[in-house]
Amino acid sequence: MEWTEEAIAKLRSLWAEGLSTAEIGRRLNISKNAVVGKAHRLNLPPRPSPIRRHEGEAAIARPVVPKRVQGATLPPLSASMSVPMPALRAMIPAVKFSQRATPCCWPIGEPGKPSFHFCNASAVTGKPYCEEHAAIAYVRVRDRREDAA
DNA sequence: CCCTGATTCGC
DNA sequence: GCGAATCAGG
Repeated sequence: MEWTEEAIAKLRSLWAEGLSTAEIGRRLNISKNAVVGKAHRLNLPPRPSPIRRHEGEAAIARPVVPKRVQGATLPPLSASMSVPMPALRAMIPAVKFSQRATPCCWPIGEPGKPSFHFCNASAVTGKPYCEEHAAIAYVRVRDRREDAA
């Protein structure tokens, strides 16, 4: 890419208009890397980017407390699931539970996804799930020693 | 997996 | 100086 004054002027203009680097690249028929690279070299005002490299350094005193159960692996939520997941309950720091009306911790959605959440309906006392989910949580998987294929 | 911007590094 | 590769967050 030959960075003529004109090309640089366009870059500056488009950059100032708030176009994304990729978009500027498209308009100038160059790659977004070329755009961001040049912009960087021109000391153009950086655009909002949450990215920060060098996470290993500086030993930032970040507790990094998991929001909820980030990264927790869950067994398939099939009807054959016979083991409850009380561990999940323990992973919810914000929710304190005395004895009553424990929110059902039946997982809904995929862990890690923003949409992931818990059922949170009133759980059966002594159980981590509400009536509805306890019913399917404690289904005994049929003994398949004999009749399994 | 798509988007984003930033930095690195061989050229 | 350039920008693809790579990184990193949304």
